[in-house]
Amino acid sequence: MDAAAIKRSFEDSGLRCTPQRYALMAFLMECHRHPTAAEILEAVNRLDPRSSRATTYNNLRDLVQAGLVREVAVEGRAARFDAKGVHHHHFICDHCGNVEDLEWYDVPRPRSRSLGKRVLRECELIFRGLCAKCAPRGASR
Amino acid sequence: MDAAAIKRSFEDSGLRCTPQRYALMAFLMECHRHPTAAEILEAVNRLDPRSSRATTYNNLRDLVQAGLVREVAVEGRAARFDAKGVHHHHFICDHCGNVEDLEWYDVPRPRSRSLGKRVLRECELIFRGLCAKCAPRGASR
DNA sequence: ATATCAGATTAGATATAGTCTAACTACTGG
DNA sequence: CCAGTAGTTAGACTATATCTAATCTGATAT
Repeated sequence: MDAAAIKRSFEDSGLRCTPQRYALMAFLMECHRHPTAAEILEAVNRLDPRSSRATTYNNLRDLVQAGLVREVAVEGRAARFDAKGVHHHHFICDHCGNVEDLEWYDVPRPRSRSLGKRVLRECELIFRGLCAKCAPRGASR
Repeated sequence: MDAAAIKRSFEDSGLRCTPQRYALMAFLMECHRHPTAAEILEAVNRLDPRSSRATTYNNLRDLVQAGLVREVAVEGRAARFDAKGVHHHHFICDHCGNVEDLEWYDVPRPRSRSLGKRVLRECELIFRGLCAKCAPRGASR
């Protein structure tokens, strides 16, 4: 489908379009969960050619730096990744740690006075609670 | 100062006020940075009595569960902690990973339709960019 | 087409962050 | 004073991520 788009976005960032990197990006774009690095590695390795752990982490780092992928740190768990396609907020489940997308809406920025000399790059909203799967069970707590 | 307040808040949560736990909380309350677990351990161990790594992590976990301390996960770095005093947002520096407080203001909640069956507990805003110390250097990038 | 070489990949070693275990200690209520 | 519960501890262990050094690849110029 948009293989060409992926290739172009790599080149725009000065990154070669290697099979491993392409497979990683294609997986992230079609994947509607927010996989961990380990899950990404496993998924890519079901295809051909395979990729190593180091390469997966290298590529994730490069793609995050290029602004093509977003990394979401989760307390006490492995980081999650997603392709920065449509703008969205994140919901993190207290119980299972899963990260889910929530419809985007604009967020008011802080007053520039309170920012001081800081340089603001982005601004994200994180919701916490119980996901649809964990809510019934967790209700007892 | 508010030693009694700390003691009371522990008891309200069903936690004993032990010297190690008290020292941890007192340090977090007077500390205006957002220290990592390792920094907290080191600070507490400059006093008497000392605390161990396991105890520090145990106490941090208990205090987070009790809602007295907040944990902030940072991509690729150790988690940061702060005493949940005044409500505030967080600014995370892309370059040095430091977490800083930003004046609190209300954030619009998502429409309940998009939440579905999820149970919302809290909602925090995370700003990213370069802190005042890193901004000048990072400006070149 | 082919040579070139910066950029990419790899396995495995290493580092870092956090958790677990099992023995021990210290409060608390009776 | 005793029993029971909660807390502490050192050190082993696990999980996550990074580094190293050797090797390979693919875009570019020839």
